[in-house]
Amino acid sequence: MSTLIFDKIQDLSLKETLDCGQCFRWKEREDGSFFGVVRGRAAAVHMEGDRLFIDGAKECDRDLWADYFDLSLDYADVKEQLSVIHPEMASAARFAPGIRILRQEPWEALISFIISQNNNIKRITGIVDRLCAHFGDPIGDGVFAFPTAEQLAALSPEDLMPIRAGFRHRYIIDAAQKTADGTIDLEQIRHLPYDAARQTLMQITGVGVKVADCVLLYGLHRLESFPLDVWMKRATATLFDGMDPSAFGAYAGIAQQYIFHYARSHPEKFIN
DNA sequence: ACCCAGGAAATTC
DNA sequence: GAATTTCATGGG
Repeated sequence: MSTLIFDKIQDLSLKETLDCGQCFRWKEREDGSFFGVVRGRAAAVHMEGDRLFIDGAKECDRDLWADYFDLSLDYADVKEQLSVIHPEMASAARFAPGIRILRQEPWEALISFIISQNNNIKRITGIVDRLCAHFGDPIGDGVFAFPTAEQLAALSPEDLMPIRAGFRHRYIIDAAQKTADGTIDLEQIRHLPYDAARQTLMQITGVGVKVADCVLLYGLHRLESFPLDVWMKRATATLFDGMDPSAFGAYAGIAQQYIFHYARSHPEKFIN
């Protein structure tokens, strides 16, 4: 297996991007690299200066990895645009300037954020790990792909007991069945107007406004999405009192990720 | 023992 | 219809 290299990479920190609560399948290793699985392909990633290394990836997947890390978007420009909107937004971006919004697989984002509800990131990661290990295809060296909708649709909520996701088991199975039988077509949702896309996702039991917004942002790269979880509600109340989230415009989702990570990293600022 | 976690469904008022 | 309660699980 070979190593893919991308040169002249700006505005990317792997730690900030892979450990800021937008994805749940990357593990930091002793040497500072990250190991993960994307679209059934395992790889270890690290940076040396402005060069990004994807170890274990094939040359034919170069576009796939460039797409995953959203390398075609100029984040310096995005940060400039967002920072003039509000000074606290500028501070949040300076705190973690290497955050990017990954282009995750929509189906994986859907299940991951169904699991995320009323949960914490550490436990979400554990549940996703067990979901893959129990029901995903083995892809070598004890590593597993994310299970497909068809694979999960064949199961019942009781079959998910080993992943210990509690009341979310039936939500996962409902999402799998509706995706597998075509009731929900994530690639079709990608092209719908925002509110229609959100309403369509909310046909799944266990998908409300916030989970739908996360699927749209992290799985379908709708950068105008602005998921409001408990942290973002605290942060917007404290930092942007009375401000309409839509003021962040077309890149509101990127603003949201800077602010979310900033708030979670400074909890003392947001506890009343 | 209690409270909370990247919420949403079910129930009650 | 709007406000409240319940839903599993694990860590602080």
